[in-house]
Amino acid sequence: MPPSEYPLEGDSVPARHDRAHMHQIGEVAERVGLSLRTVRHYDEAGLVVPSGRTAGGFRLYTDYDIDRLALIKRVKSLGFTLEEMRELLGLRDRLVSTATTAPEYCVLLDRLEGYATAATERCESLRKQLMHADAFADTLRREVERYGHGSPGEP
Amino acid sequence: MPPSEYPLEGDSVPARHDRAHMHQIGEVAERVGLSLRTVRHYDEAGLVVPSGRTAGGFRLYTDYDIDRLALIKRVKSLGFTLEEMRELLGLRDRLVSTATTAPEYCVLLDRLEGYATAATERCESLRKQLMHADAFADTLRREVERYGHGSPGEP
DNA sequence: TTGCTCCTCACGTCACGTGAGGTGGC
DNA sequence: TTGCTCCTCACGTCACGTGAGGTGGC
Repeated sequence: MPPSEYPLEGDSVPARHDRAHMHQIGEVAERVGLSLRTVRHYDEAGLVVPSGRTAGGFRLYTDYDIDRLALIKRVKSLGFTLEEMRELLGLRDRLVSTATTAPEYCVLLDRLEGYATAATERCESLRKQLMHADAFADTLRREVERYGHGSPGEP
Repeated sequence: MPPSEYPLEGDSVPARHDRAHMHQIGEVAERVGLSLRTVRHYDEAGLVVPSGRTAGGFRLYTDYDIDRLALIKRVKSLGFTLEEMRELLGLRDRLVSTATTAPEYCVLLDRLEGYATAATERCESLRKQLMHADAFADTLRREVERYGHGSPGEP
């Protein structure tokens, strides 16, 4: 099937972003496991702006967009703000871009290193939190066990 | 030193809660590692209400209060709402109380079991999140390494 | 009396949730 | 034409942050 069989939606859908390979927000949200509101919010925040829109205004996401949303969902627990995530993803895009000049590259790399360090620290913090959470969950289960026998009205 | 040397603050400080063994919010926040605002917010939310107040209105926390705040801080990552944490801590208090009747006891135990299950599930969820976060942090460090050599302007 | 600590409003923020009312598209 | 999906306001919520202006207490 040649691409000519799939009419493009004018300027709103860039070349190579064939409508047949783009997805509406409902399907995207379902696949990634985020709410419709969250996906729209990430658009409003400039974090993941859909690569296209239909003539009627429906958001259209590419597989690349979906991968971004999935990545964000996976690392959300690191606690970066949406603004920080936006910068981080932007940095990585521009570092692989051939249009980046050498002095700019050094600045980008420096900022990326900052995020790498922060991410590592937050992982350690999360690990401690998880240890405490595990201990607490264990305590609760033991309490249920203990109180389950010998309740005040039981024989 | 007999207790009579430490005058009580009228009704605002219960018996056995000697002023000498109570702590102002600044010391409490510092020791537990929460902001002043957060400790006040937990008071407003009825989550940890200070056991006393000075005549001038200063909050006074017992060691028991501090332990509660510390517990809450440790398990905050489980993502329970303040209202849920309030109920959970209340349940545990009433289960050890001798004033609890048998039918009430069963209801409390049932709700505690619900929290134990929820806590366990959230731990598993947190564990998955941490695995993804670790992988992402690792990816970032590798990217810094890779891009650090062979930047466009380097020899 | 001087600091330092604490107090209560009260508005701001961040990441969404939740309708209300309306339209797109197979 | 009928549904189902999507749209944009716009206000609500949760857990605090952040001053403003005032007072307590050693």
